[in-house]
Amino acid sequence: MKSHPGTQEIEQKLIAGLREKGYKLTSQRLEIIKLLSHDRSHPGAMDILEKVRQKAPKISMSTVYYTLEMLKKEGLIGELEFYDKDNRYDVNVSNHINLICKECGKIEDFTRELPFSSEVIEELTGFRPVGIRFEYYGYCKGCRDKRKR
Amino acid sequence: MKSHPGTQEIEQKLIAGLREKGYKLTSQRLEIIKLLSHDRSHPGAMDILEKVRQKAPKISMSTVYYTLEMLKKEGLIGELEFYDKDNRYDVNVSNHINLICKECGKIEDFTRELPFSSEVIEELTGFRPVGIRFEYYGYCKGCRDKRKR
DNA sequence: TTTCATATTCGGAATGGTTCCTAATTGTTT
DNA sequence: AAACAATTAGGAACCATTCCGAATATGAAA
Repeated sequence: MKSHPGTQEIEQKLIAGLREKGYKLTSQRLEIIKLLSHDRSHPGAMDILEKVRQKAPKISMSTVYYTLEMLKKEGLIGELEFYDKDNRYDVNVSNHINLICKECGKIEDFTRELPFSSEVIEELTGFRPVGIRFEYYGYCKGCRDKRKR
Repeated sequence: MKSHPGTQEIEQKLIAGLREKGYKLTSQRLEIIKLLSHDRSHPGAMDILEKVRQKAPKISMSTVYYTLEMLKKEGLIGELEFYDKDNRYDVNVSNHINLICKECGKIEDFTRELPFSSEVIEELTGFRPVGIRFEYYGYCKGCRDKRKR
């Protein structure tokens, strides 16, 4: 597992954000937050359930979804939605581009200045953006290397 | 319904592309192609079914999906996939940005030069893109005007 | 500490767009 | 006209997510 900078900070940010809004910090929520802060592979709900069960064996899928929904609603995590595979969750809530491998499903962040600001879009089209979704679909280095062998 | 340029050309392109690959041009397929060429609102499968049934009353949902899958596979149409609403289809297969209204569901095309070419992405990350999905979510002019009233 | 109100959790049923399956039909070739 | 393959129709199956009702745990107040 690649280690990311600021794992600890993100964990604290999520906990603080949750308390700030008056939510209770239950053991289930704490484990989910710890996992999300630490595991930056954009896990799905089932991934999260399985990994959190190693710490909290009795947690249910309903709770995972309920908690993710809450964190999402409060803007503390982002959700990437797919119709043909399970949704994926990410503590990186900044506007960024996702690189999605069509072979292994891995999602990498590609953080760069984005081309068209909301203001520019609205000026040109009359459409007022409030959120974005920028993705490249393709093949990650790992999968391409495997194929070459 | 806004009229788009090249409706006729697109219709011919789809028909030709289909024949080229050895597919049969059945009455069902012709009606679906005519609808997609003419109706550039990014209709979903159910929209297409209902509208095409005005011309071909006995067409089934299976046929609609089968035909869309074929056109998609041959690169003649694009598909926008959503987990929480029905997928949408588009004869505009160029790389472009979609502006998606969160209120009425309307999808507008915003065709501009995109920021990062596949080559640049690969150079910077090792990830090789083969497709993109760029979307802004927000509120279209129509819906914002309605609200103001 | 005990009580209380309610937020949270849990298990399972329901949902719904899409996919899958099978049989009937159509079109094409010999 | 017969044989073959592609296409179509209808409906069942799929499955991640949402929804529901009942049980439980939490933090605040007494």
